[in-house]
Amino acid sequence: MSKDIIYPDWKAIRRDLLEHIQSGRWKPGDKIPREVELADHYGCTRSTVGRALRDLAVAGFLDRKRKGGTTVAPNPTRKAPLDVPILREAIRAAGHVPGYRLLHAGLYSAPPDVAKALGQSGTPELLHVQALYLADALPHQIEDRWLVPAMVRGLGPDHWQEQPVDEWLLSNAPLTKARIEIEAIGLPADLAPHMGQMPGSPSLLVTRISWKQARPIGLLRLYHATGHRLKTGI
Amino acid sequence: MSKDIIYPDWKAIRRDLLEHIQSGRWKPGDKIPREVELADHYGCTRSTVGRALRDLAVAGFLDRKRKGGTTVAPNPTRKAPLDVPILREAIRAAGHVPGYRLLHAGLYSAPPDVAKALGQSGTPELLHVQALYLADALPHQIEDRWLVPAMVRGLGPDHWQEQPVDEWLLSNAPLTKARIEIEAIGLPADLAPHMGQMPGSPSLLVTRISWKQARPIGLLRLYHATGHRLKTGI
DNA sequence: TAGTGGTCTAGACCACAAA
DNA sequence: TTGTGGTCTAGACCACTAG
Repeated sequence: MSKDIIYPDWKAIRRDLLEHIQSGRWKPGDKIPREVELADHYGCTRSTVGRALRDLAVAGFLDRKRKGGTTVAPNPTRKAPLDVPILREAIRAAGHVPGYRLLHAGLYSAPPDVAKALGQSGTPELLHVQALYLADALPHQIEDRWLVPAMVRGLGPDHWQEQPVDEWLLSNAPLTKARIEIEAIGLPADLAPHMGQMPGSPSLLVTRISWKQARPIGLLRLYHATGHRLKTGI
Repeated sequence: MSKDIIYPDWKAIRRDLLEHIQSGRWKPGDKIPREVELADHYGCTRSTVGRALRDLAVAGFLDRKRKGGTTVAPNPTRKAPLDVPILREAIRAAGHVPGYRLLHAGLYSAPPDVAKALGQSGTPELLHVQALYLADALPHQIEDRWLVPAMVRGLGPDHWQEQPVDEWLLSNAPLTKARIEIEAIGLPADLAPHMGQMPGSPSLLVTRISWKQARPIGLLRLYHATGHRLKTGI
């Protein structure tokens, strides 16, 4: 542990403990001192070191078990937080002028794969919305949504002409759970022209299925322009 | 708030508060009761409701300001945690038998883009390692790494013949910071044969630049087999 | 069974920002 | 200025689990 100062401050304690881990003085698998010992060392109560330790545990740096004590996580599986933003806001935040163009909307029989993903039997009538998002007037993303009508009551044509469905959903049908998949595909022939690209050009496809409690709301496929990157970090 | 039971339990309080938000009874922007009021309502101390509120705030559901009070977050930008796993472990966890084949290793002059990304001037000599990861004997991922020699002292040929560099790095040169980018590309002609695919087939490319404190460790490019998906959720 | 972390209390003082 | 959240204390009891 650090030799000198007394910190009555859980963030400082957290920093000090993390430094022990990242510098390698405490190695993966090592058992670290008990809460009481650390509290004594830092000159504070158990609650305060506990706060620091808990924080490091949820961040994945430590494993804690009652009676077993606290150990340095053997496999620092770091989690990189991936944003799930509002589409127009994300474009604006990147310093571009956002644009929105509705391509298609209406009630249609869902393809079997969509129906299955949403836990619907047969080929139910779902709300289908396709729209193009622009950044500085250039094609940026294509949104392809299938929504369960019962879950989006109140969503009408006026909600998708000028304003993305996205933004209506946020305040009117907030999701509680979602499954997200990211893959690389060749741009489908029917979408490529809207993107101003050749069919088959590599495109990032993000598929998101969302639920409210246990009830499926809808499926979103988001096709990104070739070259577009998702960025994150830890 | 819920009418009935008294919970002296911060997780139950968290659930109850979250239910208020997700059901829409508390809408984005709404001010919610003060800690003292909630403590009174739930029949516990301020610390306990504080714990629940803090948890919801870090999860992004609430905004808290001194004197300003606590409000429901206007823009629930949810974060989907993306794993940064050990490659062989990820394959094993997916229920496949992992394999590893070294393609190439040695000291080479780094291409300008790599040198620049790592903050190195000119065309420094960097350690270059390429390897193929297999899942059930089928090509799964290609790892393309450039490492700063000074940061990986002790990493020698014996460390990459049979065992992925990946696993050596984890315990010997842990990263403290990383920048991650995900994009869709056409598989380069030199890598496609190793993947058993045609050049240009859509491939998910994950690029990761990692640092230890402020010093760059290396750059990793991870090419995924066509059809391979990254999965996450919230 | 005994030792460890997990939680809670009933106070207190402080830091920040809104009025 | 004053109200709100942020933090800390000095205890206490409980829940889990390793030995």
